Amino acid sequence: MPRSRASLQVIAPAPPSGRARRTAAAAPADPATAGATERIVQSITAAIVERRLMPGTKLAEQKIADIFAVSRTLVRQALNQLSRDRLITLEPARGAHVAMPSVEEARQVFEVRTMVEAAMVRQLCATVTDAQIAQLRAHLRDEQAAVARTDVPGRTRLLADFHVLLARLLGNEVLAQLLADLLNRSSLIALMYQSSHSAAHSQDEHVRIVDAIEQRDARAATRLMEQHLGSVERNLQLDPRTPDLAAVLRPGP
Amino acid sequence: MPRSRASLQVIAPAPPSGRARRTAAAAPADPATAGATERIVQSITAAIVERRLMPGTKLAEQKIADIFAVSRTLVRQALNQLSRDRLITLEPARGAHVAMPSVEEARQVFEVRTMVEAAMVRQLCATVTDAQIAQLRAHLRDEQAAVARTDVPGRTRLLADFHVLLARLLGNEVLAQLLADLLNRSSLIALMYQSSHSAAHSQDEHVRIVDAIEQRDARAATRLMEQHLGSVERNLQLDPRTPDLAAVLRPGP
DNA sequence: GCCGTCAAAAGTGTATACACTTTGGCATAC
DNA sequence: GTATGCCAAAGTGTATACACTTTTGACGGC
Repeated sequence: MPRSRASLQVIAPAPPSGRARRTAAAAPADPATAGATERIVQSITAAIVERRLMPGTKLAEQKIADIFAVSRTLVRQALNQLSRDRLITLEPARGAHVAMPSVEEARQVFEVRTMVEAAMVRQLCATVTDAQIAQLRAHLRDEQAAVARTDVPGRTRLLADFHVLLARLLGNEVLAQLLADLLNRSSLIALMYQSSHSAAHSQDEHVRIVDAIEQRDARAATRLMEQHLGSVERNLQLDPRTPDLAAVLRPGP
Repeated sequence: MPRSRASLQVIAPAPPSGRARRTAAAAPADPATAGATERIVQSITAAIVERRLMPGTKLAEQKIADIFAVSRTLVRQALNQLSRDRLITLEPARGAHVAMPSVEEARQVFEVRTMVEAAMVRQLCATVTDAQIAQLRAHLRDEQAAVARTDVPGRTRLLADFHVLLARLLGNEVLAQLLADLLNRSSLIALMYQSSHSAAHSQDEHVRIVDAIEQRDARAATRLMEQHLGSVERNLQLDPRTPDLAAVLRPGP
């Protein structure tokens, strides 16, 4: 399968990593960032979210191990984590594949996001400070800039980060992590079902949400968030005919 | 699709994968239950939730491996999963310990639960069927029975399952999983901060919530759920003096 | 020519080996 | 008597070995 092999090479082994890695040891304390496993998780996550790895692509352990110059042990750890995030699926003796979330799962993820994020902005209206508003405005400017220069990976990340930022402004790390997971899954879903929702449109909706929050208008903010998520979901190609099509032509020779 | 372990045995242990095989091989398919890793996760989860393993207890890999008659490899996989559920903490070269959630984390978990579960019952009021009400009533009877006969592990499990059942009645597996995770963490928190909330009180509040749902009174149901969670949280010993105390006298030699 | 059967190749699942870190105790210096 | 340093024991981190399963491709029967 030349396809999957080629795709895998797209994964950047993270940092240049020229560093001679220390002999296998108890404490990784790797170079810049962190543990080796984490590096692999991040690289594959980024590759999936940035659509360099398409849904259904096989992820063979040894190939990944070669790319990152580690043993299968660490790769397996990374794949297990990714599996828990629902970004890949692990079948008993058949290996790991980039996940192909079903239409039903997509619906459920958006339903949960709507419940959580509506409650989140409602609460935020009650607690937000002017400094936090400024933070949000700064983020909106970054989004705007990324959209303007059609920086696709950048804008994708920033548009997702907006939602995590809202959670973080509540000072709730548990909420922030939960939302980060849901947003990763949402990215995969958007990619899988070819979202037709324009980034500019999303960005505009973000601005309006912040406007409502700034005025501490909880009702408006909640409604706008619900509309935003509904709008994103409706622009997915979830119609009963498409998804199976996508699934069918997956390993296409 | 095993998003993984089932919190408090609430969730069905994923795919049974009936194939019977014996020798340690590519496909685990252990005897009764399921994969070996899963069995370890379940056992440790149960031990923590049933207070047989106190917060802070060290979990040495080799000892666990001996107990389950497997290699450290599988134990490490299990510990990694438990770590992601926040039931244990993994320190770089110092091993695994039963988690000791901070007061701040406890507060955040309950805040998230309140947001999610309030939205959940609100929505449920709009979609619930009579058959589902009957399911809820049946569950309440089980709770009542467990409370009556002071079956502590049983009632703990059932009182948590109530919340997951609500999620499941919305037909949303993503929500159910998410809630199951939060409930596991809540169990550990309750244990850590010696909840004084009586099971009978919780059970009574569950009944009232179902009453409100039966009447499709979304406003009342939401309020009751918020009060229920607030009541549980307030009955934790979260006052600024206690937690450090608990932390200090932990492994007392 | 198509399909079933089988053997080799590829790949996963678990165990074990080994390097390194941490830890606790004991001896030595002050 | 206390503090410091060192060594051994215990434990974690990663790599590798090996058993088994799935897959693939080819051969022969129909």
